[in-house]
Amino acid sequence: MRGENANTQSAEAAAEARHILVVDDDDRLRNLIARYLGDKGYRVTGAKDAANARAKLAGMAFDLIVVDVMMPGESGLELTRALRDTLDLPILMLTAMGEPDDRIAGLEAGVDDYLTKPFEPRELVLRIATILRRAQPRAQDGSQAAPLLRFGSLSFDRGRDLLLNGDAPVRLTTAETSLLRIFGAAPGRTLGRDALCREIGAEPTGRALDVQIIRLRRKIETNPKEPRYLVTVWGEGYALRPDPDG
Amino acid sequence: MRGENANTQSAEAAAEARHILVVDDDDRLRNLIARYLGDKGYRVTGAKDAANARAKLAGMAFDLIVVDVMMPGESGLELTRALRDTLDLPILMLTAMGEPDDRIAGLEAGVDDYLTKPFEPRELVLRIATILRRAQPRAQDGSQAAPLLRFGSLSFDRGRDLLLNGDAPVRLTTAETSLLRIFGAAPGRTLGRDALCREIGAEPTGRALDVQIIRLRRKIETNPKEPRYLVTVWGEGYALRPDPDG
DNA sequence: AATCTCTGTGGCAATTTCGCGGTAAGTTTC
DNA sequence: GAAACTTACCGCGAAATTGCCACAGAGATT
Repeated sequence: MRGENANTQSAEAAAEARHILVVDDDDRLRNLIARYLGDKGYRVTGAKDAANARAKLAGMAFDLIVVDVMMPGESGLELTRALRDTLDLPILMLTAMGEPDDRIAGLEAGVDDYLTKPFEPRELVLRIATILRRAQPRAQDGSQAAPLLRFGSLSFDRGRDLLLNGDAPVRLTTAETSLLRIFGAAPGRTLGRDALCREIGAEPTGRALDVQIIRLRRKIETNPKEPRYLVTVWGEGYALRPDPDG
Repeated sequence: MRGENANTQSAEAAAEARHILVVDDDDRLRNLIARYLGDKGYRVTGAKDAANARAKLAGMAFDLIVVDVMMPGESGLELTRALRDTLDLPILMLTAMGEPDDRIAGLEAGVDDYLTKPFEPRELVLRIATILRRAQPRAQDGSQAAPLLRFGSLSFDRGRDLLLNGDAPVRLTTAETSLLRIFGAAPGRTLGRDALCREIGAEPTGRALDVQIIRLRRKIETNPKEPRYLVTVWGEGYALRPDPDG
């Protein structure tokens, strides 16, 4: 995980820097985000309203847009809808806490992810990295299987690497995300201890994997003592068995 | 464990050698792998791209395929997906370090295992041995009967080594799985004590086999005291007789 | 510098698997 | 019938595997 983390960051830092447009009317927040993303090796441009954003978009190329929903004048939501039809850029939406309507509307408008204010800067960076990684082969459209794996009241959105409780995201660490990603790639299949350890960069001899499994169980299982979804196959490894119906 | 291991090795050394197709555009690596596997008693054929691999596959029979994901032209991933639909061969994928996406995609495409470059030749041999052991009953081509053996309300899915009660899997230990696998390979046939003991890595003199048979009976027989399916052939060994109809 | 989060490690308990000894029960042979 | 085999199967303990807590160290953030 250490390796993977470093890898991701270096990948972003290397090559030509990704260009991100931050649209928010709050100067403080916008500058904070800009500086933080700048430190992480991104190239950042700010816009303080929808009109300004359109101007910037017309003038230069971006790899991703971060939009705040609450803005005077044209709201972030409207901007998002408009952009969806014309451009094909990943969009990350910032919503206020306790406004689930915004989130749902945002998802309907086609945003790639959303973040609830207040959020931690690191969280923002992680989401951006995920979106950029996932958005690369964005050319081909959908028509593939349902990307949602359900576990009782929770669900995991592979493709965005998000664990959702209803429509609120649950915090996942990088190691946990890695595990859910492989398990999600082959639902129901038993993955060997070796493969899993390799994935999180741990020694197969140690107890690192056990610990991660337990920590993951505490997040997705109703009763972690009797796992229903992330089950252990004795002597073989572990398997992720989502709810049958989906 | 060690019994199983010894078993595997002897199986590979003896019998007719397994045929492996190695698909990699890197001549050095391909030849290295070929030579190493050759030393271990495998029969190896190389292909330097996807097209070449298809030609080889059309011309002769293989037991396993090793593919590199990174290849000019048709990628290993595409080749894998295509093969999954037409052939039913175990596939081991070689991925570059720090490309978890490749591994995920590989698992989605249905590869049996993957290995991250750079790897140690020993690792490769171990994984190949594991896959071949696990995938044995799958190698033969189609037109075989239903892979399900029925015992009353239970059934055993050879090919996946799963004992099913309706559609819920019944837990099997490794020794029990080994036994069901051999019995399932030759339904109705009487297997000698020696052969069975060899399979589970036990001394033919001890009582290990008896105990395993009993434990298995408790799982598949309606009345373990009067075995109907896993019967003992006195002085000869044991035989598995599934329900006549299937 | 102080704090927080994430992670692996070491250790110990709990669980599971497995083989052996011993004994009962059944079968064949004489 | 009785001896000689062969199989059924209960407990027990050893070994392997997994569950999980407490702790320390590394990085990131403030």
